[in-house]
Amino acid sequence: MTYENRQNGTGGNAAGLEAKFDGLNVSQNGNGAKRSAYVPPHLRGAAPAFTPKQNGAGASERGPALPPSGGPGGAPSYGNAFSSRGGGFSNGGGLATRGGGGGWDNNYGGRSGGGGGGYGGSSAGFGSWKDGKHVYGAVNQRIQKELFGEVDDGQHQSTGINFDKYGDIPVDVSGRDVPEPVTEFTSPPVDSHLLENIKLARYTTPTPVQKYSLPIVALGRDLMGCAQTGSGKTGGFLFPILSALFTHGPPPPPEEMVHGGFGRRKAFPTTLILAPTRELVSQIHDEARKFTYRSWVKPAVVYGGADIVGQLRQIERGCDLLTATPGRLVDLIERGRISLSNVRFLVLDEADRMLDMGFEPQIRRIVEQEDMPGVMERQTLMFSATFPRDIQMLAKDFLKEYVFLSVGRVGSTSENITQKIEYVEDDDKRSVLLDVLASMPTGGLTLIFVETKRMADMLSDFLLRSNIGATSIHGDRTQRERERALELFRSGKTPIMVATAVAARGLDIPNVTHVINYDLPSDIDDYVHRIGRTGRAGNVGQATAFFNRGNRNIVRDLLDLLKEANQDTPQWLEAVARESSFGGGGGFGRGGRGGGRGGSRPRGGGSSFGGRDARFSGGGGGFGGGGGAGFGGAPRGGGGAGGYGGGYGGGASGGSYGGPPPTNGGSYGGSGGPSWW
DNA sequence: GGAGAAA
Repeated sequence: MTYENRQNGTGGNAAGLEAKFDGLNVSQNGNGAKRSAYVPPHLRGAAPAFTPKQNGAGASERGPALPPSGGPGGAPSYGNAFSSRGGGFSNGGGLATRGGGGGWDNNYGGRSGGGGGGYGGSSAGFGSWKDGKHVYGAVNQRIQKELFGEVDDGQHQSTGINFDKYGDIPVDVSGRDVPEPVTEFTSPPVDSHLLENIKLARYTTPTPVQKYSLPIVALGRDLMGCAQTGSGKTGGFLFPILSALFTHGPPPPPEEMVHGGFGRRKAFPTTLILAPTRELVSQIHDEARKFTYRSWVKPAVVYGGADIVGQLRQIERGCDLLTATPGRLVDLIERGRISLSNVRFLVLDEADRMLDMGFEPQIRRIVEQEDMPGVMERQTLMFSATFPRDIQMLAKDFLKEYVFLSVGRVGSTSENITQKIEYVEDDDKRSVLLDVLASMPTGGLTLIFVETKRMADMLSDFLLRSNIGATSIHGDRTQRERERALELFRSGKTPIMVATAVAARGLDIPNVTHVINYDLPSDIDDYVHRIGRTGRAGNVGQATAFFNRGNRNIVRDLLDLLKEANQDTPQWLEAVARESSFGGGGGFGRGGRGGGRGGSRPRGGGSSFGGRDARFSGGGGGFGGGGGAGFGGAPRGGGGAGGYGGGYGGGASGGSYGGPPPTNGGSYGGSGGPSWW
């Protein structure tokens, strides 16, 4: 099967974004007042559905429909006690032909998609799982256009991933019985309906991370992946997960879901994706919407700073694949509106940040203290562009024996991004910034990173006073302001954005040609993430950093990084490094956690991509002083090879995975595939 | 000490 000869990243729905970020919508409550209400991005674009009339329909929808999406309404027997469920309305334009006749089928998990669907009663292109089969929803041109943009509008070519270069990308994979990568999107192993959505999104060839993750996840394995934004990382976890869900249907419902009683409106997602910022969560959800189109899997998203009532309504309509920030998720769990007991796939995006000091307790709570199935009963996937080894050690708590995958972006960072370090005293930064901005060719977007929210405000004010169109994004701005800023920037209306670390990770903004580290971060990994906002595949990027003595803590790591990436290293920087190494060793990473990391940790031996598998990459000085103490005595297997206990017992059900066994699949665990279908 | 994430 050949697709269009082009690969498109997330640019595909630019038009949709445009509309979405208008921000203000007429009140969606339909209860009279035309006051404008905040509408989070994922709920926008559906505005036309919100005429009062349809809102009424929506209400009646909930009447007979019972809790959507596998809600607790299930009868003890899965007969078709609720065959009326789901079929209740049909204003979805041509959707009347299906969506009806919901009800549970003999197979656990049978469910109708009809009751959920989109806003205001439109079935919004969802399908259902019925009688053990995947019933696709009808084509919905409006939704399709919103999700995938106009076909062949010629707008999105340049922002896509340059798949001609895939062959050049270094890939490092380790672990026991790693399956062979796939080479193209074909069914099998990719579910045929997913294939259609992939085609609609104009993805032609799997990126390296996708080539590997597809068979790895299909085999039931856990995965730790190092991959940059722009490497197809989101597809790297969405594709194999959705492929499995589409093919096998919903997993057997947990006890509470079946017998939980009627009045409760609790969602039981099968897939949970966690990410550290609201914007990133929103971005992932946008992708999830594309690839779940017309399927039984209903994506939902929750994050703070936005109206929780709307989010509650949304998850009531269906919540199979949930993307969330930790805080809001915990809130919803506490309110009894979300249960994790049905989770089969857990994804931590930007995993090193999620397991960093600030987030780790929340993650641990969500994964270990709530009702999520244990590590052996779920599949856990972690991704990040950087994966320091102390975090890898910590991550093992959440993974069963995993495959480690490290992939560069298309065209390695070193080729694409020109990094320049300038010595600038704090007092001179503003004027130097103006010089730098003036010297850059126009047309691209410039992202300026600062360390504090206050500085972000001050600097963007300064730029505006200097008649330079700039906006800013940081955590003290309202969610609406943040989204507005991002859209102004993304669309090029404001080609300069001043940002704190909130924008450092994961955001996929095409056409960022220049990243300026006005303030350098104290952690080299943050630097890597920041400059990763530019130089997307095929495009060159420029990264400029202002360095002064206040940044001595990062100098050693910075020099190592520059050398690895074949960048010029200024003499004065070497001098600063020598000078500060006198003082008793380079900076330290995060302290606190046992051992921390050594001052200059090895960065993957000459290659500039990702990281190395801490299970195999031997000592190398990375584990700071404490040696064994670093692991707190937990039997997690030390730096040496093969430390893990080996006892992975997945896949007891054997043949449940319909696809062909990957080449060496049989050797793994005695069978392929997860055991829970 | 800062940033992020729930009010």
